[in-house]
Amino acid sequence: MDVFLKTVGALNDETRVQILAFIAQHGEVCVCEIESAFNMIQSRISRHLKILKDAGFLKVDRRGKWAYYAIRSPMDRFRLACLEEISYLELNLPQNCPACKELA
Amino acid sequence: MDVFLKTVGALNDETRVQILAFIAQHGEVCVCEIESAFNMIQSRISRHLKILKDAGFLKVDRRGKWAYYAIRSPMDRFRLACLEEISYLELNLPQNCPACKELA
DNA sequence: CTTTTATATCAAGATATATTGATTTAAAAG
DNA sequence: CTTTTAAATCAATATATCTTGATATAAAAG
Repeated sequence: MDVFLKTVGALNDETRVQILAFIAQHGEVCVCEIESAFNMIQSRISRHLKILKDAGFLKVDRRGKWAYYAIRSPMDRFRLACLEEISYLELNLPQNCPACKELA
Repeated sequence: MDVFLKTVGALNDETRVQILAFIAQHGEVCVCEIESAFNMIQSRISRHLKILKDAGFLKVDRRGKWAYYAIRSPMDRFRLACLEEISYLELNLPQNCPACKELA
């Protein structure tokens, strides 16, 4: 039950659903890219990424100063079904910031 | 997005997951059955049933004084996947109260 | 018509979660 | 070694959700 609640709880927030969709669309992204694309302060993004990671949706790879987040793989059936459902949502996702992308 | 958040939000509560599993197991049940099986006060059960119904998981059929809740059918792919995932959880569901069942 | 019963709704307090700004950590640059 | 930068964590406040007890509604029984 705890794992299930943590999984659905992670999806029960508009910002996190958008972040998840953004990462699913862009592949591996660093925290600063999400921060600038969503125009949200760093601690807020960081917290949401941690929740998504702890819920089994994301993996993180730290290289140098940067932390790169990506969709975790392999993923179980239920979480995949959640991601698929999110992919059907018509979200107005922000564009990835090219300047930041080059820096990374 | 709103519909998605309402759907996962409805699942983001241990009591509601248990009620949903209970109804999936027993078929059509009335509020008083859930109330006595879970030993929770009526307003609490009623509120959770409303949330599950509004999220598209349950339907209600009022006959006389009673309100009978059951899994909604047909159900879309994502909600079915959620119900399936819940069916895999090892929950200690309460037994249906036979006395109350006869009354109904 | 009045009382009882099943259910829904409301108001208040308790609990959980989200946001912000400040601080901490650790790697890279100067 | 000191400063800068990316990211994580913490503390305080704001917001949302849950629980309870009281009240409202509506059908059935007396």
